[in-house]
Amino acid sequence: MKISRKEAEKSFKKDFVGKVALELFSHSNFDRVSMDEIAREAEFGKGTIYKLFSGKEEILVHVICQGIENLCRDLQEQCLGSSDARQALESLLELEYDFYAEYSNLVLALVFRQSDDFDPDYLQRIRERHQQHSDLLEQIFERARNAGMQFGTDNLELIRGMEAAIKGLIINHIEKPFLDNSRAKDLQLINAMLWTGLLA
Amino acid sequence: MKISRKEAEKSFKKDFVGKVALELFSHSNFDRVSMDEIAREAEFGKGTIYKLFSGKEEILVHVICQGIENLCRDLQEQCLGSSDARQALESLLELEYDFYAEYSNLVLALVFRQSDDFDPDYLQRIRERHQQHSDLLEQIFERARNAGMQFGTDNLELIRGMEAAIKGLIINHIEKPFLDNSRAKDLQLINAMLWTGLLA
Amino acid sequence: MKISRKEAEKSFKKDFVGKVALELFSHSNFDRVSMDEIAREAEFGKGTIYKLFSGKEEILVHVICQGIENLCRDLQEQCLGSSDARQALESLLELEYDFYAEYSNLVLALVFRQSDDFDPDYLQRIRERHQQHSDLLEQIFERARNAGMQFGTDNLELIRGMEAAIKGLIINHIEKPFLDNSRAKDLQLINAMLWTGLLA
Amino acid sequence: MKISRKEAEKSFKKDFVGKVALELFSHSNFDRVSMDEIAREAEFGKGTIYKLFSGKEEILVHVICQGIENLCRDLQEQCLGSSDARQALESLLELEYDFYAEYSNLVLALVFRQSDDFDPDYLQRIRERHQQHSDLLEQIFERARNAGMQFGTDNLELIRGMEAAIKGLIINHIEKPFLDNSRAKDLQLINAMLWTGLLA
DNA sequence: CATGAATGAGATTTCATTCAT
DNA sequence: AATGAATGAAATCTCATTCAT
Repeated sequence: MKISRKEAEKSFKKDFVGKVALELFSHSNFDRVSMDEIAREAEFGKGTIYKLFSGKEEILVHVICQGIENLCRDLQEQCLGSSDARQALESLLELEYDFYAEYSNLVLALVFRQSDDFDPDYLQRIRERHQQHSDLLEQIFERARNAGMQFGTDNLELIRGMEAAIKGLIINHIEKPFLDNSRAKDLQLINAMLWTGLLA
Repeated sequence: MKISRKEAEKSFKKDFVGKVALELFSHSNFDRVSMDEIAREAEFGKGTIYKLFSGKEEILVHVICQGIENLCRDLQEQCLGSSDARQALESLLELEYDFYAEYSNLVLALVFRQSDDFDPDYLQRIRERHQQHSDLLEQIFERARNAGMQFGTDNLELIRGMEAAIKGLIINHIEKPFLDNSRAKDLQLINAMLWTGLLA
Repeated sequence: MKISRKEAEKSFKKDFVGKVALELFSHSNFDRVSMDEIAREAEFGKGTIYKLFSGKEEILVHVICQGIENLCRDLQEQCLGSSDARQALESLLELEYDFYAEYSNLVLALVFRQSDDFDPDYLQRIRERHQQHSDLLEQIFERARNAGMQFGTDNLELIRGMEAAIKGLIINHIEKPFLDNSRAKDLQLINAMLWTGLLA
Repeated sequence: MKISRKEAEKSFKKDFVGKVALELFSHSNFDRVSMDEIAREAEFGKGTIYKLFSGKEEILVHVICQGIENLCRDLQEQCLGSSDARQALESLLELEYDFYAEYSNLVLALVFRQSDDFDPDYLQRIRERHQQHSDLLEQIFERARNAGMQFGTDNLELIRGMEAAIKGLIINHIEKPFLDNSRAKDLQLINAMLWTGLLA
């Protein structure tokens, strides 16, 4: 499938605007970032943004989808590709943590929309990426089991728990900004929750 | 310090409005609940709400503060009062979980404001309650240690981890509503994270 | 059915805004009149207009419905009530003409919306008034027949033709404003079309 | 006056775009047809449209002028050329009816602009065609008189009435689309208005 | 010469907040 | 003291027009 220069340029611009939006969303709530602001920051006119995206919600969806895709690509490379199961899980954790650290506001914004009347097409796009991500995590855990590791919890629950721990820690950083050692301490906490229990 | 009837009445009304607001916030995002809605549901005129609170944000602060106070009271009664340390921690968990389940939207709304220009007086009020809550949790863990339990993590980190696990799981329920056994499964996950590790 | 003072006041305001809007629409195309303009002219804030009407379209519907209702009331009083059949038809003509003279722009605006996705509730309200008006005209013509007049055309076609002649003449006045004797000349033309034919 | 190839090509393109625009305007309100749509449908870039026309309004003016010119040409051929006066009037009617059926939306759009600040040059161009058309109709009626027909109304009024009847009926079809026999029934009604009166 | 990406004015609509009654 | 009518700033989105390529 060849992509014309025009298509490529549009795609580049979408990604550029997406990056700008991601940057803005990272520092403020999704609802507080206006299209005017995004346009100004991206150095485009407001109309141009609407040529690229059908509306503010589509920006959200686009950016999140891109984010999950990147995450999945990294998971595949660094975790599924790894021969050391323990090391793979370590990487998995870091990748997930860094993803949520960057996308926390977007993820939360999405969470709030889902209940409302959200364009079913957008929902579909998100769900697909979500499924893809979920499947990948399962594979990684399955591989770890095959490598001899023994987990008492079933995969889906395990994933749910792990993601919850990550999200929960990340949320704190929305109000209390990251310090030098925040990431290390958080990862340590999550590792404790995974391997030994916090109270061990 | 005697409280006049006037003051008492005002206080009663504030709490009443607060309860109504909490109910509304529980089912929808903070930003999506309008003052109109709160006033209508509380059977007050909108003007009256503004007599009681200086604005929408103060409602948020008031309700959260009340919530934390109630939580603290319950923690004191059920955990600090308990002689069985293990049972105390069990109760602690449930109380915290139920608190976040009810206040998730408010907590998130608060999280988003903090970065913005948030009235320093409000910030102060929140921080005080927060501190009070933190201190209480520390005491409870301290007592458990005194009762012979041994935890590898220091108290503050431990608290941070536990709260993160709870918040993380609760957030999922904003988009996927609670089912019959959701609470039980969540508590089980958190217990695993606390005592044995998810991957044990 | 008693109407509270509040209801009455709201109704009064709606009618007032409606009158202002009618005035504005009379001098310009519906699409060219902005809500800002209506609000300014009615000496209300924009928000107040939205308290009274759900949107610009509802203003259109409200004003037209009121107009048809007034027209029907007048038709009933002056035509159905009259004992002189010929005189009744004369009055009918004048009432219809004056109605379209005042409401031409609104009628046209409505015409353009119908094809698009028009709120079905609005459509219903309009249709009801339209039917009421149609029925009334039929009654009037039926009475004229009973009074001995003989028309070669069936009632519905007759009404269609008469209304067409009126609308057609009125439209000209959107671009060429009314002069002193415009109305008289138009009525004379219509009468010719009704009784003798223009080319007689 | 020789026309260069360049000029001829430009003229051809203008007419082509005009035809496309007419087609679009026939099915929708003038304001609802966007320049994007016209450009896309004409398979020109938007910039090219602006090379050909100074703006959207000029397209309107151009198309209407062309339409009136075509109408005049047909009137000249089929009515002024005819030896049968009665037949000439019959043709006149059909030509006018078909013209308004096709151009109704454009005519209405024009009607709405006139009151606003409309480029005086455009106004002039329209007026000229209008005059030309008027003169032609007068000639046709004059010929009919010369052929022995007797009309009680003076020519200008007569024309005004006839056009009004046609426009009025056409407008109804903007909301209620044409059916198989609509045209025949409309022409019958107009004939009645011309020759015998609706109520005869 | 042809293009369509970029623009930004302007439209509708929402809602926290104020204030006259 | 209580009210809710009134407000207007700010948000999203559309589209005629311009202009660099």
